[in-house]
Amino acid sequence: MKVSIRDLAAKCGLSVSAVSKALNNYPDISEETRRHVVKTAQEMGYFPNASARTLKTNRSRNIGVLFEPNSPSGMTHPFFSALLESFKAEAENRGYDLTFINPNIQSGMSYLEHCRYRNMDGVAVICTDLRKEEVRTLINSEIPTVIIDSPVPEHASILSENRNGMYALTRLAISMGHKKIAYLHGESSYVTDERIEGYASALRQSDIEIRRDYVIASVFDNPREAQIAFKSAMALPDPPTCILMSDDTTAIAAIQTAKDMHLSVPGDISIGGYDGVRTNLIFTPALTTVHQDTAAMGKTAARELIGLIEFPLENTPRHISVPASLVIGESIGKIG
Amino acid sequence: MKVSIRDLAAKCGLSVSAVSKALNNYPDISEETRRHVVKTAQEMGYFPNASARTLKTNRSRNIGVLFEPNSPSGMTHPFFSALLESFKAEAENRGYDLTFINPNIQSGMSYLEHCRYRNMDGVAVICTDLRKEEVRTLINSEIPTVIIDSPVPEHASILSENRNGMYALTRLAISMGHKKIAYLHGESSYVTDERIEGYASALRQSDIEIRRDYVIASVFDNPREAQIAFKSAMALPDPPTCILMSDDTTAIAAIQTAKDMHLSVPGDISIGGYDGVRTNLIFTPALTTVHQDTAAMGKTAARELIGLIEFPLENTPRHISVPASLVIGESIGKIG
DNA sequence: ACACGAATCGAAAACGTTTTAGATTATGTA
DNA sequence: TACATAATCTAAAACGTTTTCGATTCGTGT
Repeated sequence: MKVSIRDLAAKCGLSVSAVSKALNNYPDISEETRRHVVKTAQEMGYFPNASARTLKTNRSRNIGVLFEPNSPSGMTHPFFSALLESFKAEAENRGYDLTFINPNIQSGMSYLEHCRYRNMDGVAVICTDLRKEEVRTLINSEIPTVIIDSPVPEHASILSENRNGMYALTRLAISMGHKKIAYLHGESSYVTDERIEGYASALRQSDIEIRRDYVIASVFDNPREAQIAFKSAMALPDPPTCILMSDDTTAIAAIQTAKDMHLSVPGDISIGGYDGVRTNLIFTPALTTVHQDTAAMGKTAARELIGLIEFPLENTPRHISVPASLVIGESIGKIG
Repeated sequence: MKVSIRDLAAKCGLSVSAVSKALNNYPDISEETRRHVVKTAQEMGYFPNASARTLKTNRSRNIGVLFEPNSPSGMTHPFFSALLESFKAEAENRGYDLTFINPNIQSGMSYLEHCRYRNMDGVAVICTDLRKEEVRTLINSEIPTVIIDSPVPEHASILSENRNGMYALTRLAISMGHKKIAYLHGESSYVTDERIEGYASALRQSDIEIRRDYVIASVFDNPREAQIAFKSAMALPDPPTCILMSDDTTAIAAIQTAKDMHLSVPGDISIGGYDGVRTNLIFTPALTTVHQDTAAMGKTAARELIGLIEFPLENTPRHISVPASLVIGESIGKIG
């Protein structure tokens, strides 16, 4: 049933080593026999055994992905699942497989142990709490790593330009005449900090006061919480005319809530989102948001990691920023 | 750095085979030495090498997942990513890892070859076109398989009760007084057929005519297409009073579109969805839909597959149906 | 005729396990 | 005491590769 390199060698009338070399393009095999070997390999349906190869070479062509969304939406989170998808596509194009590496309860292996157990060539940290000790020891191990959406010194990181993205969105609001712009940002994190900075710098640039009551701690990806925060923002003594939400999910929730309150969007209140992944979910008004280029992020993440794996000497871990782009819909409108 | 079983054996003053047996609970090792071995293994941070073990035993404790959503939303599709997540959780609890098995362009391996290459113990087909020849040869191979959301004779299949689910939803509409109920169903498939049957049988039961112009071919998960279909349904000479959409994504689109047309939901038109995965996305009106129990589906799928892997003789492939449940929101209202 | 380098191939060890068969020691039994 | 039996361990082969090193052949120039 399963044809090994021995069978193939026998069929070809060659030694096992010659066949191996032929398949791996060693220079000391004649073109003629190489072609013959490749052809009969095809005919016999031969494929090398990954385990045997890994055992011998210490290379598995396997990438571990640490994907542990802290949000309750887990893998269904549009942004992270989109990231995973593009990462996967590029890795597969380059001949690598992806396997999840997660806390294996019953075996009691740590992340790092799990990676060593499976001889992972590298790991991608896509959505995980980097403060966890277990994650840090993995990152600081001998295994090449790429971290997505969070910068870690001395490590390869792929970042979305959150500062610029948020800056652009805020500037758009300002250009529409808004001066009272609130930001209902997500949980404290590097990403959140960057976005707040972008928001603040846009305001500063236009000499608009940055009001403490307009920068409101809210959450990512939680419509119910967003609804509460939105209402409380609208209940301020001096309510904003434009509210930028933490992401598209909460922005959609905010729009719905506004309609509940018989407020027109953007007539009475302008609303902005962030992510732009499944932005087609909403029509009226079309959501004005910032598109994070998950396709580019996942792809370059895979490239960086594979570069680190295959040419560790030429490549050195670096940080790469991927531009975000403004998506101009109708949910932020002119004022006055 | 990496400690092998040899190192461990040396440390314990035992032979390699004794240590192996001790760790694998062979009966011909004394309790005393077993404890000693386990303890020093712990101390030395020993973990077996998966490749070596797989090479010897032909068991990889690795499950391949075929996840190839035909919809453009791909991995971000809420229903399928939710399925994947619960499947993954259960598999990991049972000590199995998940690796994606997809068309590896550059290596030119088929699905089956890919599985053999990596010595997959089994594979889960989560969201794939089962008509493809490549998929069928994989399913019909010697590798244990579980198929989710599609029944395949002689194979383990995990199904959501689409007939009952759609039946319950339609009955709900009828109980609210609706007689003109349209179904804008998704692309032709087993799932779609089942749902149409559920829809039809509910109507039949109440002696309501099944009108051809009310059963409209539409699509899954595509708001734009849904919008078009919804409008054409409303433009019928005798428009329905209740429209059941193919899923929640399209239902949300329909609600938005209705509002665009200055129709109140459910005042002027009732709208129903299907899936109930990220149903919290919409507030006004709360979506009436059918919840597919992705948690249960993924979990039992993993259990079935692992049962087939570990006890092939005791277990035989079977079909398991997971109940769906009605989620009563406000988008389907009383009529008259 | 000889030597010699280049070209092409093969033998064998090694990777880290598991497992069969056999060896050794201890334990009871007649 | 001697012998079967049980308990515990070891030696070695095997899984399917890769890779080092050495062997063989072949043409070529002297």
